[in-house]
Amino acid sequence: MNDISQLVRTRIAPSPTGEDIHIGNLYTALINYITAKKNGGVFIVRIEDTDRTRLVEGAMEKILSTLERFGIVCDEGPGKNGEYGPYIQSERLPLYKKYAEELVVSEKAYYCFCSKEELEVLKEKNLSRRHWDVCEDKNNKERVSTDLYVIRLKVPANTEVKFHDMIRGEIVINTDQIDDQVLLKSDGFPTYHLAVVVDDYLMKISHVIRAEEWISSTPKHILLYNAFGWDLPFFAHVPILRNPDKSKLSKRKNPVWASWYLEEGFLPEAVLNYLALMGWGHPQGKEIFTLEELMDIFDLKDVQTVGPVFDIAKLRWMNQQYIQHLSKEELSKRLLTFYGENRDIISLLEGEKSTLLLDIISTRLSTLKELLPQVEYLFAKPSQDFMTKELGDLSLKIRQKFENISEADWSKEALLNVMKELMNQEKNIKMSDIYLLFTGSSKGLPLPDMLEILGRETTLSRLSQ
RNA sequence: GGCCCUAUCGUCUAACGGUUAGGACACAUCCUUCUCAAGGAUGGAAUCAGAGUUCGAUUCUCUGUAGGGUCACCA
Repeated sequence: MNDISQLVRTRIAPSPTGEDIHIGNLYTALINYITAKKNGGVFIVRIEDTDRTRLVEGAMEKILSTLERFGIVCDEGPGKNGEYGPYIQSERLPLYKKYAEELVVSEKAYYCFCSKEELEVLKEKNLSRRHWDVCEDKNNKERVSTDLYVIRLKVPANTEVKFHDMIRGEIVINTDQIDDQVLLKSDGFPTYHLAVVVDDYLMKISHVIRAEEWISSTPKHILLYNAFGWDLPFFAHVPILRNPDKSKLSKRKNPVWASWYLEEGFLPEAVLNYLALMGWGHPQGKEIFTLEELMDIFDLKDVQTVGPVFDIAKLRWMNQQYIQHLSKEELSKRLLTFYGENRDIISLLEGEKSTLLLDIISTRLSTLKELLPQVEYLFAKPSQDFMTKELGDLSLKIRQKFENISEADWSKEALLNVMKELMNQEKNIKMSDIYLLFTGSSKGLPLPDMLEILGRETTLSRLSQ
């Protein structure tokens, strides 16, 4: 049952109803992507924009570009010219209508003219009865051309729908849990249930890999596959990412938009690596590995069934590890891209002291964004509101020492020696005070290195005469 | 509430039915050290509860409990 002999075709189906792609969706995308790629298959992105009321302008473009930024590039999708397009559901409307009507003809579905109010009344009066049994005026063909209607699936009563989940095994749900599902809405758009089944079938999706929240909907889809007489794809429901309080990951409690992580200075490969560790563990216990390695050893059946808590602290650690192991050239490139418009940072990274700078920051950044606050004092003298009398004296003493270092000898070694000398001479001078004097903080990047970068002239100009 | 899914350190996770229950993050201590990092060493920290099967249960079964998901003309 789990053997993959046919061509593997997987997809993700995001809805453009938010700012961007949800990090949980990115997680599902990753699993779909590697499952397709490791089997020489095809990965598809399909935009599910059938809810016209929640549609967000520009969201589709944002989702697509964010996916690309993470390197989750689809083989077929909007703008890709796949063989089974269009890949945007709102451009496939006639298809859904045709298939829904086909089901009406074969008596697997029916026209329903009930208004929202009528529906509520019916529900109260007939608690446990199917809509088919209580629907008034169903299938009245004359009203089809004049009145608003929906097409509903005729769900059989008290029937067990069984399916095999590649991660969870057998799952059985009784149809008494499901009322007659709307397939085609009164605005002519399909519901998710119809659209997903029709498209997955037409696009030859072999593996439906989606989040756990869809388990209870799967029987609806299976009923549809059966009604059409289509073969079932493989199903796999991956766990839902959770907030620290264990609820479904939500924007109230966590940053959820995938691009947020990029804008915060997380590396795409670090985020993907971290995501891979949600619900799955490397056989050798490795924490850090490439996407290629992941593809090699990943297997859907090893995915866990518990909903993991998304722990940004561990992501930060992982990102730090990735930054640390980047080559200096690559780190520089990433920073340049990240700080795009910031001239101070650009001149620093392209200046003659760039190697020195990269050396000292590479183990000290959890995110790219952390660079700026650490080097800001190079560009402008920090405000000295904190300056006390003691620091004023210190400033004078340091100046006297630094003046003895010539322009040619101005190096971190020389600077450090002088600072040590001063601390030996005057026991009440602490290193933290020297940091405070220059940086405005009692800690920071190695000061001798930073002062070498700052240069003799500027350094002296910042000290009391 | 019905139904479905799930249950190992605070968190992410390992452990053919037999391990002193392992690793990682975080935390603490120490080493290194110009501060802060990085790196190294050490430490505390878990099998939800109760029955059953078994020589033996984290692992299999049942019950309970807890958490999550889902019950829309939203996906």
